[in-house]
This record gives sequence, C-alpha cells and structure tokens, in this order.
Amino acid sequence: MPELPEVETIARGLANKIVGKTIARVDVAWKPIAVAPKGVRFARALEGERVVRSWRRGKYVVLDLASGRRLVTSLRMTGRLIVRAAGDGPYPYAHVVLHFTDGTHLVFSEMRKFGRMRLVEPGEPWDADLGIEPLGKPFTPQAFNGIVSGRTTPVKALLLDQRRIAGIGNIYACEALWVARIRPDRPAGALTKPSLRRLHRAIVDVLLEACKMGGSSVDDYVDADGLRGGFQNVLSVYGRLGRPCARCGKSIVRTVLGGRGTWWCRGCQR
DNA sequence: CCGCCGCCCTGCTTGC
DNA sequence: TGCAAGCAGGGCGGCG
Repeated sequence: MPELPEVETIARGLANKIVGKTIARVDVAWKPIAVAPKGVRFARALEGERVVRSWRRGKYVVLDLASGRRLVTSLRMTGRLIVRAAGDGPYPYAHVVLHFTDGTHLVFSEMRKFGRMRLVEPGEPWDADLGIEPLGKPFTPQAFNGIVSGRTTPVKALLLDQRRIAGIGNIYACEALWVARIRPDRPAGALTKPSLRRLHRAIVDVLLEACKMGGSSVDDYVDADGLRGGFQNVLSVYGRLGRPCARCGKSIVRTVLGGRGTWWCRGCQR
C-alpha cells in the first residue's frame, strides 16, 4: 500500500514525466473516485489545465496546475498513478484517465475503488487536517514529544494517525517500532524519553531509506513507470510472521491492533 | 477533544 | 470439486 516513500517516489516520477503537459480530456469511469467537483464538472474543470508541479503531502500526490488549482489524489490501498504512452493499450482498473495533448495519458488505477481525487481551488485549505511531515525540518525530537505526550492510545495507532503525523502507514509503523525496539501496544504517552528519541530517529531513518530504495512493493505497489520498489527486500518485521528476528532470533509474531495487522518481535521490542 | 467502530470494495483464503 | 463466507485495509463519518 502506498505510504510516504511510495507516494514520494510516484510524485517524483510524475515530476519527470508529466510536468509541462496540458490536459486535453478526462475520462471518469468510476464516478465516486472524483469527489470534488462532482460528476462531469470534475472532468470539464481539468480540461485545458497544464501541470506545473508534482509533489507529495502525507500520502497524497499533489499536482499543481497552471491556474493555481490542485489535483490531489489519495491512492489508499492498491491505487496507482501510471503514465502511459500514446499507443499503449487499456490498463486494468483504469477508473480515471487524464489524456494529455501529446497523446500520453495518466491513469488512476485501483482494484479496490477506495482512492479519491479532488480538485482544489486556489487558497482552499485542503490539508488542514494533516499532521506534521516526518521528513520535514519542523519534525524535531521535541515536536515528536509534544505529539506523543499525554496520549493513552497505543503508540502504533498514534503513528498511523494522519492528523498527528502525515504519511506513515502500516508497513513503516511496524518497521520503525522494530528499529526503536518498542512494543506496538505501548501507550504512547508512557514512553520514556530515550524510547521517544529512538523512535523519532527510527521513523526518519526508515522513511529516508525506503525513499532511497523506491518504496516497498509488498502487494502491488509500482511507481509512475510501473516499476517495483526495493524496500520489501529489507523489511525486518512487516509480513514476516514466523521468521526469525534479525536482532534476537525469536519468531516474528502477528497481532491485531486497532483493527490492523501488526508484526513485531516479542523478544526485543519492549 | 478523544477514541472506537463500521463502511467502502474486491481478490484471495478458508471451510464445509 | 465447488461455492459461499470471511478477511484485509486507509480514511472518513458517526457515535458515545
């Protein structure tokens, strides 16, 4: 599932491939994907727009348009944004297709149909509910302490809360907690100062390393070129039920926390 | 404000 | 063997 590193990789890929292109026509095959503006107005509003920048905020891919508007895409579980050449055949689950004037097109594809695309007007506060960027300068150990302090929720649930920190999903929450040697079900506010230090560090390190490797292709994530990432090959706990912990040798377990599968090591995460 | 639950979807796994 | 039921999961709205 696309989390911060995967979305970052996609946004960078799109920066290379579609910035400067003009949208000629938009097809919306599955209406609920386009949440704003609704119906045919979504497609109409995009026609004639030029893409001037591609970037990421949390798990959202943001395409800045020449008019000052923004196309914001949430990929959710299995969503893909794929750039296709003029002669390419149909792509599976192509719910929204942006046709550019040069014949290439950008396909939003998703098996589950959970993804969303929103056209945001200039100045419209679309990301007010999103938390701090974990790879941004303001995400200091002190800032992290402030986010965590007083919270009774399990630390993993807090890492997944996009209103607190934006971009961490199930894979990197599990991985960061393993690196920091912290049990996922620990109440966040009860963590010691040294634990919080390690966790802050682990979050940044894991996300940076995953970005470097082009993300994790555990299910069906691929980048804007349709290529797989590399971080799935170096995961320590995620999806590794029964495999030995690389640090202490005990078997990795899977529990359910907040309704989400959670992989961790009972031997060295405390 | 905070935390919890159910829903949206569909491919895959499980069980009879 | 075949088919139905169950499960997974990010974000969001509803509820207490």
